[in-house]
Amino acid sequence: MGRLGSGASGGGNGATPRPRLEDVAARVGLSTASVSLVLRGVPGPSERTRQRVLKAAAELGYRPDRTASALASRRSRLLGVMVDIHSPFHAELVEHLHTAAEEVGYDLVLSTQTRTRDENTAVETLLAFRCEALLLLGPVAPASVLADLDRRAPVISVGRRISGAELDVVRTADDDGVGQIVDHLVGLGHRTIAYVDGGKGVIATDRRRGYRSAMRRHGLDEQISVLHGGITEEAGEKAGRHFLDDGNLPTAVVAYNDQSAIGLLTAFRRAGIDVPGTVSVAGYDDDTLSRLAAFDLTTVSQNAEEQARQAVTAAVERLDQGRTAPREIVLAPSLVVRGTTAQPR
Amino acid sequence: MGRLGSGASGGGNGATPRPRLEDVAARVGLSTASVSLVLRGVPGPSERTRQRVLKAAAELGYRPDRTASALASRRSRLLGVMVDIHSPFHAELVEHLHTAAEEVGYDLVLSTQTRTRDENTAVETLLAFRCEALLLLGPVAPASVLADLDRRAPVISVGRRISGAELDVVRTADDDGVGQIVDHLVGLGHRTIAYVDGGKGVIATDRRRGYRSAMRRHGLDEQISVLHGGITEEAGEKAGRHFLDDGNLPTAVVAYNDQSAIGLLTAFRRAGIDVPGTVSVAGYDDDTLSRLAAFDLTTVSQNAEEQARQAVTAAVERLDQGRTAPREIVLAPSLVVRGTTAQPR
DNA sequence: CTCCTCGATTAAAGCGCTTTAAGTTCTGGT
DNA sequence: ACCAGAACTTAAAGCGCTTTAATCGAGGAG
Repeated sequence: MGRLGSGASGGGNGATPRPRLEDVAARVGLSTASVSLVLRGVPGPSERTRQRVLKAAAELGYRPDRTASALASRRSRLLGVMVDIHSPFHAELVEHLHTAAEEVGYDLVLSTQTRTRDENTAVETLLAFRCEALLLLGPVAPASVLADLDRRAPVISVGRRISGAELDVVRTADDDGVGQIVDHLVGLGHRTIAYVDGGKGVIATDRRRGYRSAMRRHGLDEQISVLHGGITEEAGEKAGRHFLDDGNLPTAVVAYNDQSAIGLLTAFRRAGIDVPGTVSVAGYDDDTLSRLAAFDLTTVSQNAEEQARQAVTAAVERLDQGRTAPREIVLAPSLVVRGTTAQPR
Repeated sequence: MGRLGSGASGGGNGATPRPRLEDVAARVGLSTASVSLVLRGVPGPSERTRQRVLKAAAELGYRPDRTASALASRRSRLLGVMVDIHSPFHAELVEHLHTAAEEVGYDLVLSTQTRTRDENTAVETLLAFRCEALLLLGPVAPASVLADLDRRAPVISVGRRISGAELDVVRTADDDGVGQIVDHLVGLGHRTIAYVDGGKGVIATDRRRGYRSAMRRHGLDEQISVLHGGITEEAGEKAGRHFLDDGNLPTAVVAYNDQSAIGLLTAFRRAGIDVPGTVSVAGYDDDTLSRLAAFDLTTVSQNAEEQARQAVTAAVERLDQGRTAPREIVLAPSLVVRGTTAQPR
């Protein structure tokens, strides 16, 4: 019956315990079962009952307790999202994931992966919350680990290709994206187009391949030039200095990502080289950085909104529609032309 | 007794239901009570029991169900954090909040506030998860709303001063921070130091005040000059153009935040004005942006780590140590001198 | 009138855990 | 041998909700 006074709950002062289903049931003289039905919008209760319950709930300021209902229904209606909280692109994805999830009646639990918190803990946290599916943004764990995980809960890898995918993948076609940049540059009249690499990850491999095949497609096999680089601004800067030391600057440079491209820009500007007058520069990701007026970088957008939407859809298909076969959804990235690319010379 | 086959849980294929406390209890021939005791590290069980339980739990891959234990113990041990997922500074705070919370046995639930998701929904989400306290990073809601909220669960406002604070506040002294910048510039020999304002928020007011009083402190009352500005790069750029049109450039400009400062830099560089040769520029926040080699901006750091630690401590004091009187913790920000400030001329 | 049907409502059995009061068993002292 | 008390262990009652099977009336048909 009655409940104890306070407890750890409540704020500054004499906290009133939060109202329970039972309290609103008592207020309208119905059973908790009926109230539950009404509050969840399940058909059954009469219109009159419905109105009275809604009124009472509002008056009491009743808020359902997610933990209790998750326990009882064996459904948490929670999607776990692992994000790198420092990534602007992930931030954008999360924003769209929120709205997409809401539309299908799910809520998000975010678990961040940082320098001090690895993917594994992040994922275990999500599972402890009983998330029904895991949306991993740019996971780095080996495919086999992800496959194991998928046995515990459906896993959707967002933004990273998984080779012999045993699980769902939503990503953009990185090779195509770089191809679009090359096309754009060739269209402007460039022929000596160099590429600053991004290392040995799956994504880096795809982008490099995209560069190579696009060059070949344009009959520029001879001009293919891949420089060692990395994913950071420093890496780009270093690559930029390398070009300068070498003396023979290409007319255009494509970088693995925006950060690297910005490093390039910095190096070039510092050396008094005009961009895009003397050399055109392009990045990848359409990072918030690239939009800054100081950079105004030509880049490729990964279309966060569509990826988010597809990821949620994939999760729902597995959760509510019984899909079991893995699916790979590859979206087309889109070129964003800004001020760092122009006709050569 | 036995449980049903699958359900919505489980990944790709024939999902095994996750083991429960009862399963590990059965495996070692003990009661769930004992197992619970062991797993939570509560003193009581014998060493032998302890070992056997731990072994069995490991073998079964048992993971406690947070929702169930929260329900039973009436304690979720969850701190709700409202963040603006697009803010690099919040990202840093979250990173440190994670480690600080972990040390005291709490876990974090993040709820993001975005263009499409307001503070209110973010907070309601946190409450629905039964978070025991709310850490609001830079809340914008009026003080009265926050005070009401504090009645539902202890609220800690991080980074924003609340006037007649009825609730806990952890922040840095913004006026002092700007004061440090002015001191630094005056120390370099500057006298005409202008300030580009950040609008009408509480923080903007504090920083502007910090500028004014620091100038007075140095006997530079006559030189005080506050330009209309804003919190974005564009606002800074606009302010920069304003200086240029006016013709009489100060030898140093202090901006409300890094974004605005970067706008200034862009405007100046575009006009061929050397920074810091002709004019020194300083920002505020020690944003990731300011660290880019392309900007290398002198700024003020808000010391995310210490703020995070204090915020968690404040929450724990209210939750576990019964503190009820509000507390305001004001930390000193620290100057970060980089390459955009130098001696005048 | 009685028997059914059908819509509205509810009693009751959990969900997976915590917690407290109540046992047990096992000392060691006398 | 007996008993107090320490040291463990556990039965059982929930936590706040969902869900299923059952109950209860009110008509309508026969």
